[in-house]
Amino acid sequence: MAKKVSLNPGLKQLLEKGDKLYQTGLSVDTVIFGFHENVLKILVLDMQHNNKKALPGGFIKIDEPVEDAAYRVLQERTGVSNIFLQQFDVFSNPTRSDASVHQSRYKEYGIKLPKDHWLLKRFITIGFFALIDFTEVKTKASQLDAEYCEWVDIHKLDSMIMDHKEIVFKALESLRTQLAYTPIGKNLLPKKFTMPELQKLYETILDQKLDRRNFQRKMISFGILNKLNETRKGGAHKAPFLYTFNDKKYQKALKEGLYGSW
Amino acid sequence: MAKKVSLNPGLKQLLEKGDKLYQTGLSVDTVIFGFHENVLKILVLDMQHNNKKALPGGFIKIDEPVEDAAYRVLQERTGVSNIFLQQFDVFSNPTRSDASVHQSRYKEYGIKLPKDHWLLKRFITIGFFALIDFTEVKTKASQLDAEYCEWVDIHKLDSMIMDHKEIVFKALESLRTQLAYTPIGKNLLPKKFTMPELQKLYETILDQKLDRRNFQRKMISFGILNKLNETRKGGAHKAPFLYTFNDKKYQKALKEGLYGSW
DNA sequence: TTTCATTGCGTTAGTTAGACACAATATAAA
DNA sequence: TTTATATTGTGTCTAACTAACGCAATGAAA
Repeated sequence: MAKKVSLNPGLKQLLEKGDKLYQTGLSVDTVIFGFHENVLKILVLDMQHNNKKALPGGFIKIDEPVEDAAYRVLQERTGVSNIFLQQFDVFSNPTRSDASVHQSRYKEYGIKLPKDHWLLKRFITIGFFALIDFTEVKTKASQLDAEYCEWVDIHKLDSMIMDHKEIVFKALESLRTQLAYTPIGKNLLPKKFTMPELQKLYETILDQKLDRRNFQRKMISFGILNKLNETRKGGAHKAPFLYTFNDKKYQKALKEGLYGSW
Repeated sequence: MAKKVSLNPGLKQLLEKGDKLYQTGLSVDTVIFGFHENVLKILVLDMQHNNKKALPGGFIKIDEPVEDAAYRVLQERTGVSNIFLQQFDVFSNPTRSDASVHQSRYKEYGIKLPKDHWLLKRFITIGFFALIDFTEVKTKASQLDAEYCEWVDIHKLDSMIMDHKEIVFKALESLRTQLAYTPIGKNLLPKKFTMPELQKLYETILDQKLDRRNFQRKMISFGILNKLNETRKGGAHKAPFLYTFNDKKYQKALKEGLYGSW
């Protein structure tokens, strides 16, 4: 039934010595947000062995800060550095772990993990969300598991393993309540972007329509945008102007909080 | 030098079997906010053996959700149930642990922990903050360590162990940015309170003076307060009216966020 | 050349924020 | 008992802002 694929050295080491190399019972999972074609997406692992999706995650080295572990995961999956990353919650339901996820994964290598294997113990996972410029990401197969990540519309998610769907929606909720303090524009959009794009991003995260003209006025009043002398042609209609962020002012404004009544 | 105090059974078990009973390398620390005499305070442990303060913290049982562990700590230290509790960050600097804290603590029992003792390993701690009605708390000595908690003005904190001071200020920052979504009034004030008290609470957390009259108008416009037909006499001046929260409306308003430009 | 959805810029009415005035009141001081 | 004082309750006014909408310009498609 299960064809035996050879186990790569990294995976082998993980299975055999993982409990010596990593903090036991602890993991990180990352909800990586991207924005493309006016849709909010997240980067998920497409698990070939059970046809389900999983959040990119990993373990924490014995002497590593948790943030670094999350960062490693991000780098490995996206190839991008300098990513906005934020811890938002901890998921620790004692029954959240699911041995079958691991077992079915290693079955294709002809391996059955013993019942007391460290991977099958209870895991508490620390949730991070990341904001990343979609256009900079080159997804590639992981060196470890040869699995690919793909972007999925956050509203078209289904069949995720364990509690990963809950983690995603907690991340989104967290992003929403911290919107005034989070550089979503800077990190989710390409360097140059149009006002309609920025607006759509806010609308998507807030799940709420905003008035085009009032939005523009408000954004400009924050004093964080540079209007360029270029337009984005190619769309089917009037070409909108391009903008960039004035990084210094943006950072400063975020400290105080970009409040607003939306 | 160190007088030998007898080790109570709970502590003995913790030392000897802690690594079997609890998740290893993981702890929770709680920043318990209270508000009294117009000052924002936190509840800290007064460590007799080194004259420093520590956040109330604890370990996570093998099969326990992390929130439950934090809740246990709260209950033990305050005797109050039904406390607002929120995870806000994770502290995982590999060098944050400090063996001397434990060693000096057990020295008074005449115990020296071996170098590879589980308590001396690296710990990652999950930070929670709690909001509690000062008037309901009866601090008492812990059954385990016989140490007392005490309320300390958050602006007069010093000499805390390890990174606990950093944890406190991260908690405060977190509280601030989530103010619009956090029931600070309901949880930090007694059932009946005056408008000046509520205002002072916001001023303290925001570290900012607010106009008395505008604050009142705004609070009332949220529609979350019930004005009572009583006043708080005893103060040296005109007696202010008492209010209670309209719980239903408050909860609803918090979901949307009590936004404001302060 | 015309059509049309979209963008840029503008207007207006209603609301809110921010600053301040003044009377009422509970205790302390005289 | 009277007066003083700090504080609270209520109200006013202006500037600023929000929400809703108008209209001309534009760029691709028909």
